[in-house]
Amino acid sequence: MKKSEINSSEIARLAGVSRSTVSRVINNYSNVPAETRDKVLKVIEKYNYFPNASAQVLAGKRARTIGLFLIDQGNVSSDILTNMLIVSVIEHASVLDYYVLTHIIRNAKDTEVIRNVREIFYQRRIDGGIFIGAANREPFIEQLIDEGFVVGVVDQELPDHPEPNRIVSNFNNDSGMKQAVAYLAGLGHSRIGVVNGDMNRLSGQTKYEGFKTAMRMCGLQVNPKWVMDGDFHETSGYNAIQTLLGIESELPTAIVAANDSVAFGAIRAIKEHGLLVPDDISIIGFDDHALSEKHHPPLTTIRVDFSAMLKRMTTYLIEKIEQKTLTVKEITLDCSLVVRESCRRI
Amino acid sequence: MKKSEINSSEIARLAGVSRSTVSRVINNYSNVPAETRDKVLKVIEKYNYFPNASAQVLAGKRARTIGLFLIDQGNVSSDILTNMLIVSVIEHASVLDYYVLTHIIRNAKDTEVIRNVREIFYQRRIDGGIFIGAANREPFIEQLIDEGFVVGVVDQELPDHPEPNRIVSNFNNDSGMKQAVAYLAGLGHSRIGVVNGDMNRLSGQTKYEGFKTAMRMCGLQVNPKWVMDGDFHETSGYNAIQTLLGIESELPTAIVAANDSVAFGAIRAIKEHGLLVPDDISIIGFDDHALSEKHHPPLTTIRVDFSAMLKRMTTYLIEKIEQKTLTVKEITLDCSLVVRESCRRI
DNA sequence: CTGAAAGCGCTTACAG
DNA sequence: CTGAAAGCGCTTACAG
Repeated sequence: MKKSEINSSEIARLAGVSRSTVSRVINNYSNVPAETRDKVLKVIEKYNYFPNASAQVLAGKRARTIGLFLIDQGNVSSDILTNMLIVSVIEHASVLDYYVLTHIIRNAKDTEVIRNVREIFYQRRIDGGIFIGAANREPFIEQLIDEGFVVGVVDQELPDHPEPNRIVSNFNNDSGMKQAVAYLAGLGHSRIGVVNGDMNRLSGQTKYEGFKTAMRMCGLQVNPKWVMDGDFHETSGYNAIQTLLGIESELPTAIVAANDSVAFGAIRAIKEHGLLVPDDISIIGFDDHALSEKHHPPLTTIRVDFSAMLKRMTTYLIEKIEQKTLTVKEITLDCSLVVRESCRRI
Repeated sequence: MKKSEINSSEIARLAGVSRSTVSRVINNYSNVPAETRDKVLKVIEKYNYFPNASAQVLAGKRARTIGLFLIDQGNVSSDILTNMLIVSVIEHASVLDYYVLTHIIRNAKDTEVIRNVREIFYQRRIDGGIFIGAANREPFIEQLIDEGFVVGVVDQELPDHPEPNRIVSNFNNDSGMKQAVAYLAGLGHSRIGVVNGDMNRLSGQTKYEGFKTAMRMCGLQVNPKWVMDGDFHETSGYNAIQTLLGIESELPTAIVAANDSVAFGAIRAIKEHGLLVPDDISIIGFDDHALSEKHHPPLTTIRVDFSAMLKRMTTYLIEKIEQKTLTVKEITLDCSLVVRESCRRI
């Protein structure tokens, strides 16, 4: 019933050695004879002793904890992707014997919120942190990096002279967009629109840039009326298409969505207008969201492996914390077209 | 570029007071004159000082961190419900200024895994923990409670003489099952089957018990051939119905599924056999999963508010940690029928 | 190979 | 109202 209050002195006493030796055993020092070692381990085992983490950290060891910061004003909780991200980080950190402290940032512009995030680093609760969903070059993250904390940022630009404590990871959005446009062009589309993502995010920018480049390379014109704003959320796709269908008489035959959520929203709006996908308008997404395959119609999209990305990010971040891989600065993962049923030949 | 290394001595020196006073200011002691307080706060603010968390904990303060333990052998990552649970806990802990250390337990029977979980408590990384997905009376959790740690367990029986450091939360599964059966009976069904959940879990047991009681109260017979095993996962629903449709010539007109995932699997199997829901067989689920509304057909189910449950669990757990609500032992939430299109009148 | 001792950065009785 | 000092439970040079 009583909480264990045994400490290293007690273990030392019971094993007939000094606390120094107990510590050496726990930390696997090589200069402890097997016999002493076994004797101590036996006592540790018997009394269910685990060293107090705070004392260890205070004495100079790492917290063996990383922070996972999810920036999303919306409904993080209902997004199946978010879940995969969280679980990927936790599981891969766990393999390296690290813990994950997850924090949700609803408003990255609120100074009180920023203060809380900074506090977690300054309090030394974590050895480093991963940020997901941040604006490109988000100032408070730049500051943390500047202050020397080990930080990994997903979907972020690498500066010209990157600090050794910064890691950045991205998908090859340019390639993805080129594949999307090439596929549509191959199906005979030339009237292609786009619903953009959040342009404060690097991926929002690179996807749109990729789209424009791809259109040019396919010899196609970008019609400004078919370039629509969005923010990576379902609703923005819905709203964009609502507006388009409400105003424009000239419609595109295909639309590239900044991600699958946006594509879902777009399709919903199209259906509400009594039109069909892909019969009236073809839609291609980006991400290959867990629901895309089961969507009606099954969504043609650009597949991206978030789980692999977060695994690598987590691994490299921890290696950086432990001063191993000093050279890794950037992680880039490819993406590839998955053909389903939301685009048709015309 | 350099990591902040300022500490309370430094702040004390800069403010012209002692470390004791700095500590008193930080901890909001009442016996510090406003003037001194302001002077110290100014320096703290200026130098961006945050007390080292490990030192605070070692000196006797709480870690202000709770553990969230998710037990799931399967694909935690693809379950949208899990995400909501994690986010609910994190956000409500955050309101109370607590952090959440999330841990995934793939195999609650593996001694090494159990050791890791126990370690987190013994290391004093957390002040308490919440377990989700555990078997009823899972021994290692019982042990932690026995050892005096503050623990909340979702979907768990309350023992006869509950310890003050235990909280348990459940949905009123009995009521839910009665509503489900009553609804089906009202639609004219008398041939009602059930796909059970994991019978090691309390909810697996209570749902089945509720089902049997409800059938009796409606004057209906439980046909043992229509009582199928499951484990709360989609696949088990699929397998159960595959077997049923493969073997039995006499079929039920309606099936109650232990949860919505099981219902999805059941419907998938029914469709594969060329039958229709609800035309050939009616299906009712349990949970009101985020996808149930969008399912084809939209799933009739028993709605349950996981987010509210986890919010209350988190709040009470932290209050227990802080020795406030000493009386709360059990949280029970009601559930209610949501009629959609997966059940028909016969 | 091993112990005594200093030190990590706090908090909190204690004394004044 | 405030400071000096002890103590939290570890780790790690240092000396032997």
